Amino acid sequence: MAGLPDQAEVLRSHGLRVTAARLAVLDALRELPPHVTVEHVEESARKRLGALSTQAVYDIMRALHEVGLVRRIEPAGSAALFETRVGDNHHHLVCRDCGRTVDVDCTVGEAPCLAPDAAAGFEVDEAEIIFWGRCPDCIDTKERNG
Amino acid sequence: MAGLPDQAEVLRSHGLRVTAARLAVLDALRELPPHVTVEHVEESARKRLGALSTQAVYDIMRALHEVGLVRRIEPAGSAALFETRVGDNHHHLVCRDCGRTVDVDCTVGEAPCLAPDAAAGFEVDEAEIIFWGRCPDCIDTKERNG
DNA sequence: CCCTTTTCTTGAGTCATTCAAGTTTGTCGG
DNA sequence: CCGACAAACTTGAATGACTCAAGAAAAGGG
Repeated sequence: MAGLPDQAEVLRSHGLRVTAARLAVLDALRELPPHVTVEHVEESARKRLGALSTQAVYDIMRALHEVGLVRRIEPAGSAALFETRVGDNHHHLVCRDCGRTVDVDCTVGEAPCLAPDAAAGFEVDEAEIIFWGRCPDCIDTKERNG
Repeated sequence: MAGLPDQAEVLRSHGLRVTAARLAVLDALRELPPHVTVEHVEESARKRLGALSTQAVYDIMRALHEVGLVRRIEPAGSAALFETRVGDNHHHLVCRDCGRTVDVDCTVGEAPCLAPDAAAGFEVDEAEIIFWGRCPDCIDTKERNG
């Protein structure tokens, strides 16, 4: 556990109460892959805790999202995904076949991503970019099986 | 009706059978705003036809999408939206408050949109960009009511 | 240590969408 | 023009992700 930030302090410093459920969720997020569904988090956190309701996980993920501790993406056709990499404007690459999701750094720097030419009077605060395609594994599989 | 393409021919040329339901949906899409839900389409097409099942609309929208006659987007937290503007790589600007959706042309030309630097071996075929923010109306409302 | 507020549990409810079975309707070959 | 066959439509049930609501438990300031 050395070198890792104190999870309780992380919660407190973001104005959140420290609860067993939240600590378990933070632990889960630290060990799970970078993009996880509520279901993944629930399963992992429940193991640590013994018992934990689905609703609590939804509440916790929302709380963490509201204070900026997690980012939420919702690729078409799948459940919401959460990730702990926040604060940069990285984007995502999603496999159409298996749903595998990987991070990609912003291709074109920062400014263009947040500044559509004609913003129609909108105040833009985020540019969400999802690259759709096929992952190496699914390309292979398709080539072999037709 | 002069000057408009023959909808039956549009269907045929895309390998789709010509049915009353499909013609009604195409008519609806021609008159409705540029971004519509299944529900919008259903309501409008049913008026033209007298009766039409929800399921049929889902089937038709899928068929139109598969042959490239409509594009489908799915902004986080809302039902799928369909639009008839296809074939260019334009993007979208969505209001966080009211959901209002407008088209934006690709900011950075074509290439960067489809070419993330590190594609991790993926074959990318689409870059989906959603700009999130607040529309002018919602900004006004907020300023007035706090 | 008590009180207030927040958080968690349980269970029901919603919404968009899909699945499945059976009927109707296009389309094409004769 | 007619029938066969496939595709499309209707109806109704099912699913999955998520939210709502009411009450019980627990956090943390006073």
